[in-house]
Amino acid sequence: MEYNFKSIEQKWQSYWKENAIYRVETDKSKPKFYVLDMFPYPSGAGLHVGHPLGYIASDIYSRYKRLQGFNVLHPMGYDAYGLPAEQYAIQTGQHPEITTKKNINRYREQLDKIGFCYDWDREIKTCDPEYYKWTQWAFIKMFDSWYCQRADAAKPISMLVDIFNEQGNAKVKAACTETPIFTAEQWKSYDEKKQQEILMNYRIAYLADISVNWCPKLGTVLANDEVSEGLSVRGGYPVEQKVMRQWSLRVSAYAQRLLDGLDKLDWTDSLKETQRNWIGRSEGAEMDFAIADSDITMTVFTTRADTTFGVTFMVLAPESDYVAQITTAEQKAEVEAYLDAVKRRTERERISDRKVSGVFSGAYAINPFTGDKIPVWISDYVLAGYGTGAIMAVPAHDSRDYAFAKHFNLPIVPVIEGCDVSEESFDAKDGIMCNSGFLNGLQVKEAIAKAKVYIAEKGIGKVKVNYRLRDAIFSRQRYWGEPFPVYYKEGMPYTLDMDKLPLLLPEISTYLPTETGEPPLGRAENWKTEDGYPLELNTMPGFAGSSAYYLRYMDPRNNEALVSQEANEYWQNVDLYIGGTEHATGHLIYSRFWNKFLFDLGLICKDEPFQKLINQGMIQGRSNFVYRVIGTNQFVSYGLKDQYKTQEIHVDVNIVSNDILDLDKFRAWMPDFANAEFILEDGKYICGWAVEKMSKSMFNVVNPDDIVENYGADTLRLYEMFLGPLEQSKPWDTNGIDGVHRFLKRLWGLFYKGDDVNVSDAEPTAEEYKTLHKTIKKVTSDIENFSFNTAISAFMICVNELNSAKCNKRAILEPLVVLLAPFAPHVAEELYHVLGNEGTVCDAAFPKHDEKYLAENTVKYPISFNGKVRFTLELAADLNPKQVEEIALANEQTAKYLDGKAIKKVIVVPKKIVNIVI
RNA sequence: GCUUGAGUGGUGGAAUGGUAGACACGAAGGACUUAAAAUCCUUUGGCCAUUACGGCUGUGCGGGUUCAAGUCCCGCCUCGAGUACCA
Repeated sequence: MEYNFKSIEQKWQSYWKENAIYRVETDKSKPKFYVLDMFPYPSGAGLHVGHPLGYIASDIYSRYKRLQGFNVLHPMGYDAYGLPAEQYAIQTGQHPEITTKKNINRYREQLDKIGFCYDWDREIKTCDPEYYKWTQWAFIKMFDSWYCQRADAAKPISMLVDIFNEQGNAKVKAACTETPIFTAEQWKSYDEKKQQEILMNYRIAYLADISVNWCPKLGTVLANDEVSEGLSVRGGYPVEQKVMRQWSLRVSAYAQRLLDGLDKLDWTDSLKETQRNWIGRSEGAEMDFAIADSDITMTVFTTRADTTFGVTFMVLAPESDYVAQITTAEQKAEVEAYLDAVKRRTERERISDRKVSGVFSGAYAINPFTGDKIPVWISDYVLAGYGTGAIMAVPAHDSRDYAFAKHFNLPIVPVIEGCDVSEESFDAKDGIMCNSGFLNGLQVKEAIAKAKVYIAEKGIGKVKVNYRLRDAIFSRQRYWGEPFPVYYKEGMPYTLDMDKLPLLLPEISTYLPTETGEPPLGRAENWKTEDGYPLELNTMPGFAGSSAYYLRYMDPRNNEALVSQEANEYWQNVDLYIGGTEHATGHLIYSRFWNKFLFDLGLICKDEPFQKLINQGMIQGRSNFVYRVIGTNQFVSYGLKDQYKTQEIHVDVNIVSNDILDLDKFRAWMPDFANAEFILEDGKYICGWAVEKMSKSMFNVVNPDDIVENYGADTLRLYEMFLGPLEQSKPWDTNGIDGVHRFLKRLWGLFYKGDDVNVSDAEPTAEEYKTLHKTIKKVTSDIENFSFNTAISAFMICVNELNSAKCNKRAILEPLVVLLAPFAPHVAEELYHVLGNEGTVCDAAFPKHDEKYLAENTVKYPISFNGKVRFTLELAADLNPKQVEEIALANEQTAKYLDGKAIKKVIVVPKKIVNIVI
C-alpha cells in the first residue's frame, strides 16, 4: 500500500480534534511541563514557511514530554494588536478588528494543517476584551504602585501616602522622578492637584515629558525605523523631535533585579549578555561642576572619575535643561540654529553617525579637581536619556570626546603615563596616573577608587550606579490598541474602578489622528466617564498585551482574576519558551519586568516567567533570478549570461524547480513575459539565486500549505527540522525536501508487502536490536539538546539499516514508531494502529534505550605519528590504555613508520586514537 | 557606531581538542520500463596518480597554543539579527 499522507493526516487530525486528545487540565497526580511559543502577530500575508519553525520544535518537545508522562501545557494565541492592521484600516476604511479576525482565521487554518498538539480551548487574543481587561487591570496596579528600594519591591501607593502624611518624603527611598523634599505638614497643606503631581513622580505607571519623533503632517509619533534622514518613510514628510506627555513604565526601577535574575535562567549566554548590556549597569560617580560666574551647578555621571584632571571641556545633550540656563547671549543664535538642526535627527542616527557636530554654549564650568575654567559645549553625541544628559569630556581617554576635541581644536591632556594620544585616544583602564595631582603614581583602578572617595569627602558628588535601561514609553497615538482605563479630572489622571473594566475600544469613523493633532480616539463620540470626565486618548503599545500572556493561558476563562492562585501554583512558569532572537531586548525585558511586578504584589508565585529559552533562527528566503538581455524580450540562462548585457529580475520561486525555470509558467506568470524568448543551456533555463529576506517583493515566499498539499504535514515538519540547527538562521530551499519524504516512504515500506500489512512477531537479531537502541539513544539525547536535525539523520540511518536487513519485526518497529511520534505524529499514529494498537500513540510511553545492545566488542584505533594518521588497528574494546599502547608499539607497521627514530611520547585516548610522538 | 551570532564540497549541513565532509539534496553512470514517473545500485571536496587498501592538499583571512585545531587564544574580513514606537 502506498503512503497516502493526505488521507492519513486528515483522518488523524479529525480524530485528535473529536476526541480532544490535546486538551489539558490541571492534574496534580502528574508533573507539569509548560511549553510556550512566542505567539504570532497575524499579518495579512499569512504564514510563510519560516513561521512554523519554532512551533514545530516546541511541538516535538511537547509531544516528547507528554510521552514521558508529563502533563504538558502547550497553548497558542495571537498578539492581535499592531500597526499593519491599523495602516490597512487607514487605507481601506475596514475596521482593524475585521482584518485581524480574518488574518487570525487564516493563521488558524494554516496551523491546523501542520498537526500541532495545541490545546486550542485555551486560545487567547490580545484584542479580546476578556483578555485586555487584564492588561488594563495590570496598568491600574502599576499606577497604584511605587517602587520601594528598601523592600526592593513594588508597594501600594496608599502606603506611600501614609508615609507622606506621617513623615513627608525625606526618608523615602524610592525609584522615582526627582522630587523636592517636603515634610508631613507641607504634604498635608498641598491641594489635591499638587499631591497628585507629587505622587506621579513615584508611580510605576506615570506620566512624563518624553522626546519623540513627531511628524506634524502625519499627526503621529514615529518609530526610529519609520524615519530616514529626517523624513518619514511613509510619505516623506519632515519629522522633528518633540517633547510630549506620555505614559511610561518605571522599568528602570527593576534594573538590578532584571540583571540578577538572569543568573538563574537557562538561557544562552549570548542572550543573557545581550540583556546585561541592554540593562547596562555601570558603577561610577555623579559629580557637580559649577558654572563660572553663576550659581548654577551641572551634574554629570562618569565611570572615570580618575580622569577628572584630564577634563578639558564639558558637553551637554541638546535636550538638556542646562542648555537654556547657561547659553550666553552672544552664542544664543548659534546654539538655537544647532538645536534646530538636531531636532531633525533621530536618536539612532545620532548614535551611529560618527560625523562630529556641536556648538559652544558661551559658558564655562569649573573643574572641581583643578579649579580650571573649561568651556561647555553642546553636541548631539551626548544623549539626554542616559545619565544626566551632560558629560565631562576627557578627550585623551575617550574616543568620542577625542574626535570632538580634534574637530574643534580643544586641548587634549593625557593623564596616564606613557600613552600616545597624537593619533587616537587611550581608552583602556590600564596604566599609571600622571598629570593628576593627588592621583599621580596610582594604577587606574586604584585611582578610580581614590577619586570616588575624594569626591564624596569633598562634597563634589556621590558614588552612583547608573543603568542604561530606560523606562518604557507606554503611550501610542494610535487606534488599534488597548484603551487606557484612565480619565482626567482637572488635568490630572485617575484610573477607573475595576468594575468598569474592560473599558471597550470605541468605534470611530476614520482611523487617522484628528485635525487638531489628537490621537484617533479623539474622534470617538462620548469618550468620557459617566460623570463626564474625558478619557485618555492614547492607547497602549504592542508589548502591553504580550507581557503577561503566558499567565493567562494557565487559566484563560477566569473572570475574577488574571490567573487563579491554584492554576498559577500548579503551572508555575514556562519551562520552555521558543521564539526569535529579535525579542531579546524588547518583549523579553518587558515581560520579565511585568512578571516581577505581579510577583511583588503577591499575585503570582514565580519571579521569572521563562525558565528555559530557545531562540530559533530566522528562515531566510532563497530568491531566483532570470536575466533579461537589455532592451530585448530575451532571457538568457545563468551560465551564458556573461556573454550579454543583462538585467537581473526576481522570478517567483514557485515556478522554478532545482533552479530550472518552467518556461510555460514563466510566460503565464506576468503579462510582460507572455512573449518571452529564451536562450537555453543544455535545453534548460537555469536561474541564478541568492539568499535574501523572505518577502513578497522578492517573490521568494514559500507557503507551508503548498508543501503540505504536495508532501504532507509530516514531511514539512521533518524537513523544517532537517534543514539545520534550530538556533541558526538558514535559507529555505524546497529542493531538499524529497529526502525526508523518501525517508517516510521507506519507513512505510517496512510495514507492507504489496497492499498487505507484513509485520513479523519473530525475535529480532542482535544487529537489529543494536540499530534500534542506538537510534533511541541518539534521538533521545538529540531531543534534549534541541538538535532535531541530527535526530532525523539518526532516523534515516536507522531505516536504511532496517531496510538493508529487510527487518519487519514488531519488536523493532513498534518502539521506532513511538520514537518518531513527536516528529511525524500523523504517520506514527497510523503505523501505531497498523501494528494493532488501540487508543492513540500520544498515550504510549517513550522508549528507553538499553545499553546491553550497544556494547562494542572492538574499537578501531587510528594510529598517528606526530598527529598524522597512518593506519588503523582494530582492537578489543575492553583493553586499557596501557595495553593498547603496548599492542600499538609492538605492531610491525609501527616499526615501518618509526623507521628507527626514537619515541618521545605515546598518547592513548581511550576508544579514540593512539598518537606516537617521534 | 555599539551589542550579538554566523562563515566547512555544487547546495543544506555533521563532527565531547582525536581519521573533516555523517545524513540529505543535486549531479554523473547503471538496473528495471516500449517510454516516463517511481524505485533500487555505484560514484561524487580539490589536485596528482591509478602497480596500489596510494600521495598531497583542504573548514573566510593572518598569526599563536598543542603530540593533535573546523573546534582553544590574539588580530582582521564578510554576512545576518537587534539598537528602545515593526512585530
